[in-house]
Amino acid sequence: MGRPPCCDKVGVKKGPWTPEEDIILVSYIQEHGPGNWRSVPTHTGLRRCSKSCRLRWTNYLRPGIKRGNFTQHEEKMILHLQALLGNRWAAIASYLPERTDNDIKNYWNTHLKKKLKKMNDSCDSTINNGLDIKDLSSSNKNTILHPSSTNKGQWERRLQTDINMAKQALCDALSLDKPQNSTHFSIPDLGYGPSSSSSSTTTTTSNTNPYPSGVYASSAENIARLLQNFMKDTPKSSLPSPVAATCRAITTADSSPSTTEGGGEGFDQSLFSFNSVDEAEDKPKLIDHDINGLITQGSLSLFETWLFDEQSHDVVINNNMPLEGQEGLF
DNA sequence: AAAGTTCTCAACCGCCGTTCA
DNA sequence: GTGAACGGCGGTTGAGAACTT
Repeated sequence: MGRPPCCDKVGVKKGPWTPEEDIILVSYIQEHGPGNWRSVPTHTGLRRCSKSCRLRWTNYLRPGIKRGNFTQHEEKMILHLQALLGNRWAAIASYLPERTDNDIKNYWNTHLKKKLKKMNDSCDSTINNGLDIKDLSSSNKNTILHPSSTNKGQWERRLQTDINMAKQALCDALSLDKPQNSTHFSIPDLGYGPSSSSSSTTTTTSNTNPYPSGVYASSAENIARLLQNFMKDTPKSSLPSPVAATCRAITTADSSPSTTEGGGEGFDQSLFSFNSVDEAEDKPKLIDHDINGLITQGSLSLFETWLFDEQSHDVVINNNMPLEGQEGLF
């Protein structure tokens, strides 16, 4: 026999999440950590399926998510990674840990696709930054997924060429941004928080939290704002005690003046800090965890090493860089 | 100002590989 | 070993916002 169903399909609520539901979910995850999604609806009383809870958390409530406009650097990263990896949004998102795969996918579909089309229309076979993204993307798919369509030698040579081109293009994209200090991710002014306009960079290296503090706070502030609105209309006595406690803690912390860059240092980060085990569990793959770690340490070093140093590929591949099927080609 | 059109993005759907009873 | 549920992913949808006429 299989396992019991995670949730009853009958009576499962659909559609947009309410602030109340968000609070319940956040407070549950604060207490238990992300993961074990099948138990979330039963333990919280949320009439949502586990999948919906996980999605809401990973795409919206999770700390460290950056919302708002994509920077030029991010755009370039997406363009080049899409050319390199295809529509593997989760893999692409692992290089942009502050963005969700859904966000990247949406941005691609609504902005970048059009941009590319425009570019291709205006200049049919133009090379962009030394890389014809459209051709590369399709040729990558064809060559990787359908090697039998051509003889092995040709396929390998073409794949090698494609990979080299993609690496070069990605290398160019990253190096173009070097003067802007590409190793730090910027936070756009989303209008949140008292000093949102000054929270443009994060420089945490000593913070044990895997997310840069500014970004982290930015997300937490969103939740706090949501909580404040919720608390105005909801009698505290009607809330389950852990939820009420969370609301009190968050709203209190949020109302305190921010004293440092990032606008979030006044916030009690422990409210959303989970132990490393939980965090690792929340990361679907080892690569996500590793890249997060690398990037939030203030460096893309391993990734860049891979780009700049041909000899290092073995190390990177052994660290699960998402380049399945390309091992041994360098 | 109103109607029509386009854009955005949160959420859903269905598929697939993995896990578990 | 088997089969059903889980977790994760990419594609798609649709409601609301923004823009244009």
